[in-house]
Amino acid sequence: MGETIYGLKRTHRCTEPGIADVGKTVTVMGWAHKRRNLGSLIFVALRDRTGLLQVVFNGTDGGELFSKAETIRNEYVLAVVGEVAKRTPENINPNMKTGEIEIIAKELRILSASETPPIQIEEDSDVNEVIRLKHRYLDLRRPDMQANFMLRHRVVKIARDYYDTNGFLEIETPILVNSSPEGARDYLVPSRVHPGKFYALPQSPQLFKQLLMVAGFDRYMQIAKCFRDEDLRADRQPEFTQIDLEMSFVNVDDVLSINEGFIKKVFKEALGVDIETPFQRLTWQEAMDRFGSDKPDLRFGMELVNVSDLVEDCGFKVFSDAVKNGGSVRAINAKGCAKFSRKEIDSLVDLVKTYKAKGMAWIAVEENELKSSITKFFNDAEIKALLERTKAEPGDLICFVADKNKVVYDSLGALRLEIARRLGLLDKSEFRFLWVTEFPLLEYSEEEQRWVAMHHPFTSPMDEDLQYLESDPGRVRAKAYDIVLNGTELGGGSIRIHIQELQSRMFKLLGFTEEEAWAKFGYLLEAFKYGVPPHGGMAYGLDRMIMLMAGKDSIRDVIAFPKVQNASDPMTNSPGFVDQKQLQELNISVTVQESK
RNA sequence: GGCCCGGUAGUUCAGUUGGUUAGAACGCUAGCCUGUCACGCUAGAGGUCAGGGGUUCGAGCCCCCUUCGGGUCGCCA
Repeated sequence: MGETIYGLKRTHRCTEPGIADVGKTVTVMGWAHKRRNLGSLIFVALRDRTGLLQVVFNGTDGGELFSKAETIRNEYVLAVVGEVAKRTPENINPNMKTGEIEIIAKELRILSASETPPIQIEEDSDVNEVIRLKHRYLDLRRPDMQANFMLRHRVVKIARDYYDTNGFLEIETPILVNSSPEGARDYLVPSRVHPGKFYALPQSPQLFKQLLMVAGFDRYMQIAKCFRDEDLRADRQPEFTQIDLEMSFVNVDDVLSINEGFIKKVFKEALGVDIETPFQRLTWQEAMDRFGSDKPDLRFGMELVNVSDLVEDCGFKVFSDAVKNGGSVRAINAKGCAKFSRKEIDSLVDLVKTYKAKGMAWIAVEENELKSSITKFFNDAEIKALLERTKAEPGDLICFVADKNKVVYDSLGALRLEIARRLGLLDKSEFRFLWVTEFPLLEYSEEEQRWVAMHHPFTSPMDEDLQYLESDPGRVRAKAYDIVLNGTELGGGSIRIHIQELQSRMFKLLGFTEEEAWAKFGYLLEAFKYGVPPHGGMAYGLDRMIMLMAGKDSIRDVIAFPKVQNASDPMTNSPGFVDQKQLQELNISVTVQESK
């Protein structure tokens, strides 16, 4: 069922008519959001992406129009020609943008009927996400979802304008690229023309944007789709979007300051929020020491406290051994958490165990006594020192983890966040930005028994640390930086290596032979022979940025058609099996078949 | 790959130690209703309790397997 639109032209979106239009005849089109049939008076709330408009059908005005209106059901698509009328004062709806007026219908066309939708179209619905995703086109009709995508559009527009104003050119880079040996798993695309060969989808435009710098474009940006075949999370999808940029003739400060300008502008213009610049900066080491995380949430305190020196020679073997074995003992003071039940504390212990900690020691400081399982291992002076160092007051719960530094950081970092969550310290309307700088250039992979790049192999070491590159690689810091918002890594980047000899040293350090390096990145090394400007840049996770701006907990709410945890799409059922004929054309044989 | 949590009308949920015919709200259908905007009133339809197996006289509830989701660790340069 559906009538033609022939002869009608929409004159207004639903929330556009106002008190100034009273008496005018308008043509509005949209979805029947709700109908209220009072017998011989029918109200229909007409909805489009701008909002709601009340249409009135009066039974005394004649039979045909009214009986047609009686057939309207939710989500029918309607065209209404009618007169804008002022509502009487007692009938004004202050909750509606158009609450002072209504449309007295003169003509109705039912452009499209609708079955009863499986989910109701309403704000803040808490419908199961699979059902939402199966009928995503209905889910996306919900006003809060529409708002998310209008925000997303705004942010992208502001980004393009901002970088344009600052001399950046948007240039597209290929989607069909070569598989890259380091980093995330690639999505592969078989080549029909080259039997047995594969393209990969880009994890990022990294090397292409560097080549654009070699090409002399000076400043580049792109709203870039990226692909990574890794497991999903609330803030990780297999395909996602970056605001990607690169600049020539810059140092770290140049990149940071131009991006502080972007953040300031986008939060002001898209959200009306003032962000203070320059942002706080922490070196990676300081972030780890103070917050146990390279992406600390600065909306609350509860910083880590190192107590290793106090317990190095104590009688509690767990603590003293951790320090003697090169690790540390650190604590956080959970203010006001002494009242946590044993069960609540046990769940904190379980939490730190997921980060490889063997346990969590704790002291609950009460008015006149200490409750703890470990105080018996310490003498009074030691306890006093621990309480002083952690600034413990009555009502506080002091949590300790003793282990290798990585385990201590990871577990206390996570514990700090969990306690903040439980105490309700995380305010989504507060936006705390910071830069984390001076990341380690390399980390040692036990699995591969070699040094691997923490960022990527093209990241420049800090000039001060070049001397240690071969002698003490773990000590070398990188000209790398992350932008962090409320505990989420919003983006990151680095100054790149632009000197071929240094790049060769890096590859050697990473265990690539000259031949392997040339086989994988020959085009970059070749390009580096012909005049390379010093350059650097960064990329933002656009989806994460929108998620945080919209106050959502998952990037699925700001991606129109996202995948679920197993990387499939419940609506289109992708990925799917393909015809044998297609496989033959691609010279591919698969060993798994569709189960019958 | 590991761990944790979950799946009951279209939707969101309740469902007692395992015990008669599995309930509520919203939505839906029909009737009545001229100022509703969470319209109201009356009546009604709607269930493979995710699927399979087991224990039991008896299973939505207990056990096992499978499946589908969510969170997370690993992974994500």
